Amino acid sequence: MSIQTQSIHPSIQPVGIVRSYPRKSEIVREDDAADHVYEIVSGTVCACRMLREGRRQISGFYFPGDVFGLENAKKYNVAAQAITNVVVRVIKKQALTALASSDRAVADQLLALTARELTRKQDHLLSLLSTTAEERIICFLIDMVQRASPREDHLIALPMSRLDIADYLGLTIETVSRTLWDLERRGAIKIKGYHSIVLRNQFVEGRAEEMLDLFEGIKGQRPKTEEELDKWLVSPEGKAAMLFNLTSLSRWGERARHS
Amino acid sequence: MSIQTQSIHPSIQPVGIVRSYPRKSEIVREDDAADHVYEIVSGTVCACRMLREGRRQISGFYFPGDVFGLENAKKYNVAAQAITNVVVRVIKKQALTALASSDRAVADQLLALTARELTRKQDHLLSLLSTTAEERIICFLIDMVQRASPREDHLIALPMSRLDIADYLGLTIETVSRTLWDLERRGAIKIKGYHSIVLRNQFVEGRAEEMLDLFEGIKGQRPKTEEELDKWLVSPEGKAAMLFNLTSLSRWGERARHS
DNA sequence: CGTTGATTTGATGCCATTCAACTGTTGTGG
DNA sequence: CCACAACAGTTGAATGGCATCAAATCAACG
Repeated sequence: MSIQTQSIHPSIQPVGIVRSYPRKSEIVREDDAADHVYEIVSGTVCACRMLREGRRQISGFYFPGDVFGLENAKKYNVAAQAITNVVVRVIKKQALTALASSDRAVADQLLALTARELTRKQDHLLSLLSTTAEERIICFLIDMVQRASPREDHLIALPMSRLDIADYLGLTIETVSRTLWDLERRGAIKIKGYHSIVLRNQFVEGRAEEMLDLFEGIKGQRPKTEEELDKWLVSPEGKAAMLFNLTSLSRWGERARHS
Repeated sequence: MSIQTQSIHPSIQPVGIVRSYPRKSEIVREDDAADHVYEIVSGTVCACRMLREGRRQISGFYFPGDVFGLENAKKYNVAAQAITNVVVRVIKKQALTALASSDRAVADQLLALTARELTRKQDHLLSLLSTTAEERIICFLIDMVQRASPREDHLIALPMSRLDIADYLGLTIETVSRTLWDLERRGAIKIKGYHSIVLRNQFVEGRAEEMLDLFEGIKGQRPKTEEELDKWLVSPEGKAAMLFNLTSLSRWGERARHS
């Protein structure tokens, strides 16, 4: 639940060139030679693949501090689009690997970044294995909460559109819209306007020990150790509980009534 | 379409300990400390997570030469189960990183393995973004064809059960069964027995230039360069074409009639 | 203030799941 | 080698959830 802002090692920074891209522009194309990596300085980027009939698949979102283009391939097999106006630091792979072979700290950092990206992909993958739309959206929201910069107003803004979310989760915009509305109806989130959905994040503040108390006697599940709590929190039910912030347990499990 | 058998660097091998696990045994548990990586010597392993109500999610299959446990975390967030009897080389992460910091070749190898795993996860992820069961299964089969060891009998054996496939694709065994049968009916594959599904892989032999000719005039799509062909082959339609090996184009696109 | 694009809402159909019964395969012991 | 049990896979009918198509509503921008 900690905010990871593991940016690129300072000694790398001079190697890169800072560039700006306007909203909706293409940063890399699918068939570009994969000889650069990109660190997000500000804004939001998505990695995506275009299919026929206008279908699009989004394989990941990238926020400030994230790095994309680390995968091992001659050509990118995905494109990168700017969701908002973005500033990125472009770094030649060649320069990076050269630096890594002389500086051990850089090599460690590079491996750590790649491994972190691997963990992210794994999480996304597991959320896509859920058969229900609600589970996928809950996973997505929790992920966004954990990665977003903390704000004092207990709100978290999502920069991406419903279409982006749909393409990221393998759903349609209509299903995303309906599911979000249902979550709002049940008190888990609040939707404010189109372009920046917001949701409560009081539970980000809550430390593990406090949460243990709150979980007392829920549905017969009652994690007693912090370890058990961790395990519970990564499960679909646990994530749902996080999202609902334990405030409306009575209505928990209640399904949409479609009228 | 090449068979990647990028095993661990020879200089690492003395560090590891070789171990055997019987079929269906657990190699690592979800809450184990993530301080080892595992190289498959022989057999098949899956990384999975168990959910309540007996639900299971499989995040990846690992074949000889593959390495798992590379993700960056204190604890594994997935378990590893032996699909068949397996032999693995167990390597302490600590020893590996120590070796990597002194030997540049090892460091490169470690990064390459992690980046390859990242690419794999990306591919799996993209196949899960397909809404239809058939597309997911076609992606899965193509992936298996590309990773399987080449055999002279033009057949490829899949060691995993229908349940494994279902848990890997986020489907049910019934849907997997029905879709596979439908693919067989349409001439794409042949199912032989339970424990080892087999399918034709003549097209593995075909080089790109030959395939270009075969693609002439299909559905108005006619890739002219090798680059275009590559792009076509990674799309759902292209993978379907690969699977059908262009032998039954007349029946291509035909759907199951459910009776 | 009208236009454009994004989102929501509604009605319908299809496909995957579910539950259930059945069939085929594998493995074991007589 | 056969009989049997235990398991793995297939097949069928009914349900439900998501996609699809269509229309209405809302926000942003000039």
